[in-house]
Amino acid sequence: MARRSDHSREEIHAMALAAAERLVAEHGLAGLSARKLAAAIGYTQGTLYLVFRNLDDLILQLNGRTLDRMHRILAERAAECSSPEQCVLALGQSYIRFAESNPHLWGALYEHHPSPGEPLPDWYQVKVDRMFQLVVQALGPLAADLSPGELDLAAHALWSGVHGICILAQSGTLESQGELTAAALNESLIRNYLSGLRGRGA
Amino acid sequence: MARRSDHSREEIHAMALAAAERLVAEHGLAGLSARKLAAAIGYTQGTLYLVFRNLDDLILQLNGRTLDRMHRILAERAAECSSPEQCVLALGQSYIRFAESNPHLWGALYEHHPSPGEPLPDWYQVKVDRMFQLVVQALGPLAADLSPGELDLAAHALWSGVHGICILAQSGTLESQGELTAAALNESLIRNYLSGLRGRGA
DNA sequence: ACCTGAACACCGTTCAAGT
DNA sequence: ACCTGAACACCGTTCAAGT
Repeated sequence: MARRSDHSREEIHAMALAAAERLVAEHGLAGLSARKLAAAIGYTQGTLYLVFRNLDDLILQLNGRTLDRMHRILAERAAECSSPEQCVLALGQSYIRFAESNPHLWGALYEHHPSPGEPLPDWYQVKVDRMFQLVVQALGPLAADLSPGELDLAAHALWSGVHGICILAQSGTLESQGELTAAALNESLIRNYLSGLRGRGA
Repeated sequence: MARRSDHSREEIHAMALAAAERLVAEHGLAGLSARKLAAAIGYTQGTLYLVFRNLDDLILQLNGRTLDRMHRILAERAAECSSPEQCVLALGQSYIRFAESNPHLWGALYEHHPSPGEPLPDWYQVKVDRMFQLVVQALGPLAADLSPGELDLAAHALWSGVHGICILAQSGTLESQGELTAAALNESLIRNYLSGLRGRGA
């Protein structure tokens, strides 16, 4: 058993998040418990409560890390494209690829419902908004044709659509339905939506 | 305490599902436990295991009921419309309205992940497919222009999009963003997607 | 035959007690 | 000062024992 100042508070914090990431990546949120996590870093459950407010707090910080990783990957991808359509397609495919490669970490993002009705903390909301901003920026070249409100609406409609596709794919409903891959749905959704947006009246 | 054959197996089954529906509707899946549910119908926890395989089985049957109710509501709505666009819009709005009116029962549909990797039972998959078929049928008048595969792709793309919008709305991300209501996102998604679908080349 | 409820192996969280 | 680990109030699930 680790004792005394073998590790600083910051070190324990970092060790716990890293171990939680491993546990969740492998077994999902259901595989995470205070006792198991504490054992994984050589401490007992009580120690976690000196560093995190509770398990919800810990999971929220884990999800914050996941959003950071996703944002980094998607931002790189979005920098390499030309047209709005290519950009949004690339963002969608990257999001789908991330969800498929890290099913449990991605799942934890939306399986974890914090306190009932309580709003998400600001620092977390900032990370979520930052993801949406990638889509808004990708649609930027359409800014001349669209009001800021329309741009925001389009970004939210498209992004929740991509999110829905990931959920459908993860639920296994698509499996064994040859043509209906997440990638194909993503392409259909984005191509047709943007085509409709370009061709709209008014 | 209820004893002997106060109730038949079928009666206990029905009482348990009805009580579970009340508990989940009010407190969410987290508010459901074998002990609480048994107490609500005047039995002890062991009795539930004479009627259900386990809690997962019970929740799956509860979700089956919810899908039945949703299907009935959406099917009625879909019968009253004319064009594919009007039909899909009506289905989307009805789905959103159901999710907003029954947040916890709707949430239980996708919060409940059964055994890891195990497929959903056939009788449940049938209920899910039936929902998708409503969208396919609504898109029916486009059948002349689309191959069966394209029709299926469009139905899945649209329906996962609507589902994603509901999730975004329920997560509270949209709140206090005046213009960005679930209804507005639904309309934008469907109108533009179908417009793109009609105007496509090839 | 039907149902109970103690028992087992787990939870999250707290906090007096030890080093 | 830092960390432990027993304690409390919960879980899901089983099954010998009672009526």
